[in-house]
Amino acid sequence: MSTHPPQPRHRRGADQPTLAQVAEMAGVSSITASRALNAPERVNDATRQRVLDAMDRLGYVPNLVAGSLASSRSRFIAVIVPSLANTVFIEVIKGLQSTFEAAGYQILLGNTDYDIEREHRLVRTFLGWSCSALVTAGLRHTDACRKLLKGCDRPVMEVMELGDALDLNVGLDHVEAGRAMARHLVDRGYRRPLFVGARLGEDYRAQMRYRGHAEILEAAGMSPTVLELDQLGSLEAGAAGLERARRETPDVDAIHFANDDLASGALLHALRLGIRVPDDVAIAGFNGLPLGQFITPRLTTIQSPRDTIGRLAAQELLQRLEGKRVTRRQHDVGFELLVGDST
Amino acid sequence: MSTHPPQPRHRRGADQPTLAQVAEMAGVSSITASRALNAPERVNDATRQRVLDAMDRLGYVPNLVAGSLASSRSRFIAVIVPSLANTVFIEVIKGLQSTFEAAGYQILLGNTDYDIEREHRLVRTFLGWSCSALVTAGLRHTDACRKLLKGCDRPVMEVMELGDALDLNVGLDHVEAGRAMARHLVDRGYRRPLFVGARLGEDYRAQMRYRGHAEILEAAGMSPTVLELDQLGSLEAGAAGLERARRETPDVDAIHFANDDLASGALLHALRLGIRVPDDVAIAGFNGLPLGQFITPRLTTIQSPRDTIGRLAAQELLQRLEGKRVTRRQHDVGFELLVGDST
DNA sequence: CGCCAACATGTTAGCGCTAACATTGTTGTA
DNA sequence: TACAACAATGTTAGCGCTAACATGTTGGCG
Repeated sequence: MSTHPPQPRHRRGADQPTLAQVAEMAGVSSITASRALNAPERVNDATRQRVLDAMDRLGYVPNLVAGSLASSRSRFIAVIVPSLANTVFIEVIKGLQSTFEAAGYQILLGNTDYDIEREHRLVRTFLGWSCSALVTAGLRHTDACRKLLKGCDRPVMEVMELGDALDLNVGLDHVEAGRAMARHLVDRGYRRPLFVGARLGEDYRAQMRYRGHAEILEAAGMSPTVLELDQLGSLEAGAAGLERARRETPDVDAIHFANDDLASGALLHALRLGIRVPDDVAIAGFNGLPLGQFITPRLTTIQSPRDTIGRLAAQELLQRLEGKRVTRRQHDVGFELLVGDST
Repeated sequence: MSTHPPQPRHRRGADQPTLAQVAEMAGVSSITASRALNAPERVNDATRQRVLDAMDRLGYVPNLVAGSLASSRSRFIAVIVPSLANTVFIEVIKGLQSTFEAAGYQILLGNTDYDIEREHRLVRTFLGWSCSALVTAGLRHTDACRKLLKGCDRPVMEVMELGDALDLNVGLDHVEAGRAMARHLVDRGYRRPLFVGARLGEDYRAQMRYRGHAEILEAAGMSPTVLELDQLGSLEAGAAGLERARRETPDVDAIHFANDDLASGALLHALRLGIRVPDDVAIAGFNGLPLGQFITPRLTTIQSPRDTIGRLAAQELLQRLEGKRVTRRQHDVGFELLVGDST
């Protein structure tokens, strides 16, 4: 434990120019150079111009990591989704991204692959980057993750479905959406509707829609039935679902698919096989994707305002980040029943 | 300029526990605690366990910003794409994301909206975050951006098309893809093919395909024609394109669409109108999206290996990041002509 | 039994920036 | 004229971590 020789040990590898170098060139202190970028109104115009010129001449690129450490603010928004294969999440990301980028925030993207343990790990990592806020798809988390999110002292936004949220919540009521479509089918006079989903274990929001569907059928004195496909949602899976449904329950008169991918696949497949829609069998979906609205007969479905979810979530978060007190923690973006020609 | 009173000014707001606190609780120095996480093999098992326990007890979340500043390494990968509305880029991102996340890197996502000035700004920002590597779609950049990327001393990967790249390059030859499809059409005996694109000004890769298309037609003694739609690529735009093409050039016998969205829209629209495909008019696309392969008649198109681009790009970058010398800077992932029933 | 390698741990300084406070000069106003 | 209020800039310290080097401790071997 003797004293160490005080030979200075430098680490810089003559890398990028630093603020200090810029400041020196401009003949000011580094805090003034810093302010020229981050609080221009606090610096005299002429001085600021000198600093900016020096930055230009040196090819200065601000080290945001250092700035972030010093200020413990990062302008990162963590966005965690269960899948990138699903258009729905992509459109939410798009909405978030466009709003946040315009406000000078960066998106940190995480993909859980429908695994809430993975979500927990991503949350830890993103908190470690001192992100300004977190957006995550869904209300289901591990207990540890929930604790982390609750204690992290940053705005947390849960999107897609509505419910008992940790902090902020933007989404729609999937049970009600299921009810709405089931009501439509019952009203149209279908008596043996079938709900067809893909991987309902993973897609619990589809399960919620089924719950709404079942509720309405029971209230109307019918017995709800569900057919679960083990493939991922796709056009092929929808086609296969149509065939299985008609084979296993030949008297089915309407199929309520868990989403538009399945429903569109079934619809196109029906056309191909000469099955008349809706006369032989009615077909309904969920999401309101472009394909379903383009096909003839037009698909009856429910429009989920995905872009709106992203934009609204971003706006609410920005309000929060700018220090404004938010009164409403929860926003129901609603949905719209698009009655097409397939029912 | 008198000397300042040396009253210490603290800034910490009793926030998160720090490594130092963990270390104290475990009875070690903070560097040992650091090593317990980042270089476990350099710490005695029992000690490491004590440190991990302490972390657990305190709910420690590593401050990655601080770590990154100290080590000037960040485990960020910047990914810059021109649009999130286009499936093609999404699938490339998916490929990148899955590979990088498995290796412990985070994706920083940027969207240029087809604006290379915006790309430049994003590059600056991401460099400021000392990202470990950059991936950008395409070879077109502003001069300043090119300079920045060349001088940043980090692996830079340009994906999608092949050409004179800055550093690493994974993609396919779009001119050759255009040629391949044009050759197919000529071979099939079509004599008045038309190329139809949407916003070719933005989508310069589609322009490259047209260049290949035109080349083959000229070589076969035909005069290439192009029809540009001013809408974005979509099913509707494809349908409109089909109608305009037949109105403006009634003798057209084949339409080479710039992508599958347009081609699928045209194909579905033709079915609806009773236009026989390929007898009345042949339809071809580019990308090999699921919809085109699902429709009857199956769309003739070119399969672009988008997921492969993402994965391969990520693998090559990881090699580089692990210090391995890369011999091949350029990888042609190729493409496959999918001959369907629409030609 | 001394020497050296291999291991385990510690000390110090610094990554590049900004918060907090300090200092100066300038202006408006009682 | 004095003094507050403000505008412009500077000084100091520290954000939380890790690189670089230093030190102590084993154990194997000639």
